[in-house]
Amino acid sequence: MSRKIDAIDRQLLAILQDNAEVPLAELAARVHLSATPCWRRVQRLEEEGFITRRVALLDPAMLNVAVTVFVSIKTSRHSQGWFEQFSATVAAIPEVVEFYRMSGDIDYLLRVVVPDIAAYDRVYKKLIAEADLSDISSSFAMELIKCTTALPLDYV
Amino acid sequence: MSRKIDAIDRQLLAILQDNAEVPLAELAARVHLSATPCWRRVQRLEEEGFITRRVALLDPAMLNVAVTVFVSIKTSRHSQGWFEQFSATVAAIPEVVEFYRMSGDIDYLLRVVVPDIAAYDRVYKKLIAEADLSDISSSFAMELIKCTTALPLDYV
DNA sequence: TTTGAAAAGTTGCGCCC
DNA sequence: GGGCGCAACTTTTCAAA
Repeated sequence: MSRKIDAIDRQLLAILQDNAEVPLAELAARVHLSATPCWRRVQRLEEEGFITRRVALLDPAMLNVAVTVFVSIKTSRHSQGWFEQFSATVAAIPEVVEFYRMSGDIDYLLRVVVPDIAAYDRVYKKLIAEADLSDISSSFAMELIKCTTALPLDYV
Repeated sequence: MSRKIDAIDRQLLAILQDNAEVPLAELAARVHLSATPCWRRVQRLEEEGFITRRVALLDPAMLNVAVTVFVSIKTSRHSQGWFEQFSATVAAIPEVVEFYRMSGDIDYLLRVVVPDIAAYDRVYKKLIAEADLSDISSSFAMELIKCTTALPLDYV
């Protein structure tokens, strides 16, 4: 199970999930520690799996993928083999950035990023070609109000 | 407008959005360049806004927020003032990690991360308290199949 | 055991070609 | 685009608490 984390660890996680570029010396100063103990805490947070990786975030508009579409899928197939095949092929599509198996009346929910409606239609056709889906419905996002990789730290 | 990017820039973006920790020397080797021109390209990709930031990604399970809920909201209020007030308060909730204004029959879509159903209910109550919403419906994710911060680079 | 200072080793950055 | 050197940073060691 998830080990006990104190207030300083939580501060370190908050800083690093906002900006992984802050130098160790500044990180240490911000949590009122000197370099060594601060470095060891960060090291431990990585070893224990709280920090999984450090990545560069890119600008969707600059990469020409400013349009996000949510795709709700219902299927009639529910075997394990079908699911594994379906998940693998859909997860391999680079435009699919999120992919969930859902409860309730829709079976799967995807978030897809594309440049425009025409490009979305090509992804859509790929989806219906890959697997026999009983129903698929697309909702377009008009405006991105918030999208963060920063998780809430209040529950740990 | 988005400037012209060549194959090497695309490779650099692909590597860095997967792992921002690769040292410059290795990065240069992977794209068959020496350190200096490689460093200049990365610098330029940052200046021009392709790379927006570098962050640490944390493990949702370790942070006790393994449950993700999609919240579909319909409202009867559509004035600019109401929207600004509503967006600001909802975006300020740390459990809300994504927040879109949608086309079609639902007005807003949120992705919320919480430890369990009880915690979700507290977020739900906060949402309905903040703003008069004509309809709100919650769908729980049973399984996360894919969730990546890596955007497709084929359209740039 | 945990801490901080300071040494040792990497890496990033800028000048030059 | 590449070579080299200085500066900055990370990581280890070590003595003290």
